[in-house]
Amino acid sequence: MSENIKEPLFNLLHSMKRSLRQAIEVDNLGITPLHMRVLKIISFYNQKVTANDIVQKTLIDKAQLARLIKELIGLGYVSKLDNPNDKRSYYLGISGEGEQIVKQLSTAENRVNEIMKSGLTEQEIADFVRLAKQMAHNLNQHNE
Amino acid sequence: MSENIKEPLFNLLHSMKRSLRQAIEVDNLGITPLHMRVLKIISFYNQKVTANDIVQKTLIDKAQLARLIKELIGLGYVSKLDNPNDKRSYYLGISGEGEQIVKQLSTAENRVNEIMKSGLTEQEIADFVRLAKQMAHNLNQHNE
DNA sequence: ACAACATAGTTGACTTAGTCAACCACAACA
DNA sequence: TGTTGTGGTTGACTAAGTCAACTATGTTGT
Repeated sequence: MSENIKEPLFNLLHSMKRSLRQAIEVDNLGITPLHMRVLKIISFYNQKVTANDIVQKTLIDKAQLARLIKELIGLGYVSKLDNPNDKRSYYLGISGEGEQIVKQLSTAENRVNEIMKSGLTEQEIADFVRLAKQMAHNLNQHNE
Repeated sequence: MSENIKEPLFNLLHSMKRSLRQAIEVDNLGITPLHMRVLKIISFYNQKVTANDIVQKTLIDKAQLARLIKELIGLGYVSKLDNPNDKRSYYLGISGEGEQIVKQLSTAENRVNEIMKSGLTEQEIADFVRLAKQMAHNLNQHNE
């Protein structure tokens, strides 16, 4: 019988989310792990990423993302910039305050990352990530 | 810089949950993936598992689990049996109908499982699962 | 040029998942 | 026997995810 991958994966994600939430929450201002996830992407592709790009990357529902972005704008971490190529769309930029949050919370996230990786080799981590990507790809392929 | 494990893992779980939901939902009667997860455990340890055992295994919050079980009982898939050793507690048993659901939905889950694993070797799967368990363990250790 | 269709983003309404605190009944034990 | 601990339940809540309908703009084919 084929090994069941789901259960350990559910467990891992559960633990990871909890640790992340704790790590983030300490400092805390109205930011959830999901906000952080989006904020990091915006920070990385500063002013060169649209809401739809983020939907493609993350598979977050576009409705949900619209609200997340609205909240991040409300908090002053993110702003919209006109997209001259498409008036329906806009680029997302991060503010100085937003950058600060990302920096601050990235160190918290990295602590969690390190804890998670303890006892594993770099090669194992790399393989793990590769397999995770492959499996996600398999599932997504199959879903259209 | 250390590789970020979170993003591919979030993606994978997201895709997996969506596929699972689709697979389960086709047949469908008031069952969510989480119900299924619990139901499978009860089926496996039939009449030898308590609510608290499941909490230990899955890290599902005990409040949430109490409600899940209540729902499964309401659907007639699960029943409580007195625990002679501890009157606060009870063993969980699965009904014939419950078994049927588990069988039926297991085949759907296995389809998802196979899609996810396509292109990977058994060895890779085994390693992946081992690493996932190790990482969850690392995080949980650290959290008390 | 313009109708038909597609896409980016928004809003509403909803379900599922996860969390925390308070509580009850019973257990364990000093 | 009283204090403290544990299994389970309920209330009240937040976070995450989903689906459908809609607006405004873009794209394509004729």
